[in-house]
Amino acid sequence: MLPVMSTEDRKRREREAREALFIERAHERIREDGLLGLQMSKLAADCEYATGTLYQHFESREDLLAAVAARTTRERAGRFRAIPGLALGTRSRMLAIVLTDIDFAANNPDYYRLTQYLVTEVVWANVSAPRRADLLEAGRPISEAVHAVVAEARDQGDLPPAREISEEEMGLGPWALNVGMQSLANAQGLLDAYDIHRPYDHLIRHFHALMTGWRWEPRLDPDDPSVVRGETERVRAVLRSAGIGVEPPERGRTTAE
Amino acid sequence: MLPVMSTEDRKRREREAREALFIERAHERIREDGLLGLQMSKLAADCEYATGTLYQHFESREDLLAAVAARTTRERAGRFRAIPGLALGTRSRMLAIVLTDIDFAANNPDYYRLTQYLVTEVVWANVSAPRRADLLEAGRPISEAVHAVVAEARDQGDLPPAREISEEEMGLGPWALNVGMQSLANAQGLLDAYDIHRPYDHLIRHFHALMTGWRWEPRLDPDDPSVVRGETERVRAVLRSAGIGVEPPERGRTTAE
DNA sequence: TGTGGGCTTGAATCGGGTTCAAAAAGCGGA
DNA sequence: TCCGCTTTTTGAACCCGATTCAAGCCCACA
Repeated sequence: MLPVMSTEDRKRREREAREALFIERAHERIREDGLLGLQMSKLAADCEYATGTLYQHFESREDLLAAVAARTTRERAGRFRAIPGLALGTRSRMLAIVLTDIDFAANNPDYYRLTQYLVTEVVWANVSAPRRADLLEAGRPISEAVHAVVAEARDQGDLPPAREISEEEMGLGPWALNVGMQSLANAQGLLDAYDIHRPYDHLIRHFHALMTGWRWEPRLDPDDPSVVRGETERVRAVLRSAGIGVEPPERGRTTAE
Repeated sequence: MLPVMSTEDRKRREREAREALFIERAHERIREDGLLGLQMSKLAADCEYATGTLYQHFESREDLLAAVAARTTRERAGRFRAIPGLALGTRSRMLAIVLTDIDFAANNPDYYRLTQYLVTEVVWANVSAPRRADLLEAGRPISEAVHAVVAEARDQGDLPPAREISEEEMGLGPWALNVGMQSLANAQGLLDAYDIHRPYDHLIRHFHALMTGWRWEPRLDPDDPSVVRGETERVRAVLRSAGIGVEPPERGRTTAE
């Protein structure tokens, strides 16, 4: 309606579209050829722009990587939004959060590697401040889901009232357990060296031990395989029917377009 | 005694000494200027050798980094050797393992960053096979200590007999928890964004929850701050008197010389 | 249709890891 | 001690890819 502004407006839209294109293509490249396969000039050429144009959007290669990670983090975080509302006990919903993350990581190995690489001090240092903030922001829905579930568990008496520990700090346990297990599982040859297999099964069992240790009801024996397996299946079924779950080992597509 | 061999022998010794020199200086460089501060040609010049000579020892920069990590890992792993023999209950000895690791990481932040960077797929791919094996091997005493403590706990009835979980798999829980918390604690600005502070205190509490969840006696309420603090202090005191401990928050020196 | 400022371009620059031909050093035998 | 031969060392040159920036282009506005 305002012709004066519209041109400037269109420019911004075009600029955003171009940025999205760069991010999308960069992600493809990484998926196909790995992190090393991503080269700034090649990427620019792929998108039919000059190298310099790419640098209009991203201060550095690392900055671009952070943008890719933020995009995928937003997608990942979205999956957690519906979890607090699921028809499950609070403890099972907490498990649902863990399972959702496991499944996402399993289906997006490149995303996992990317974030691991990004938070490396050397790399992180080259990410611009707005990009960092953006990436942190993108993960917020996850912590909100955790917060909601923990708070409700306390309200309902499933979890003893806090003495000194906030909701976030409570969620920190499973979070660290998850992150750590991902790290170990992905370090080539590490767990093999100790003859440990199926790390995610162990993650689930240790998760139950952790929750039981905090007296989150209904307590469940982490060393009773059939109970653990049954609970996992039950929660996975609910996730699937809510459209959050993942078809078992079929590689879920990610292309947003 | 065999003059024929002695020359060859001396050569090997000299070569090893030179390698040690490279590793030592590389570590200094990293400590002082960070990972980026380590440049192959500068390092060689520092040691008064040509760049090419450095490449006689290390296939690549990454290979050198792995060697540095292996050296420090050996030092770190050494600290765990005496833990199974401490005059403490099995559960407290398990805590001793966790505390020892926390303290080591706190005193060697560069070591933590280095390993985090190393296991990154991109980097790990450029580490030679023998070097990888060496690094894995260097950590073995740690898993041996864990194995010993878990096995004894089962023998003594502190921990219920295993149904389906090996000693290593039991240790995997605290291990992953540790690794994960280190990651989170070191990701610049991450925990701050969620208003979480003193991550290592939380690590200790979640560790207790985890152990209690596995019914490792004596069970201990992770949300009773004074009990947790007391236990931590008690175990730290034993560690200190065994010469393993670390003077509280005074930055312990690491320079081996 | 003219023009000025902002955008795009891509060749040049830069930085560091890695290589390798030449030089030096070490070796055993004469 | 000297001599060929082998092994090791040397460091300048090479390579690769991220980043820069001077030159030219384009478009809005007059």
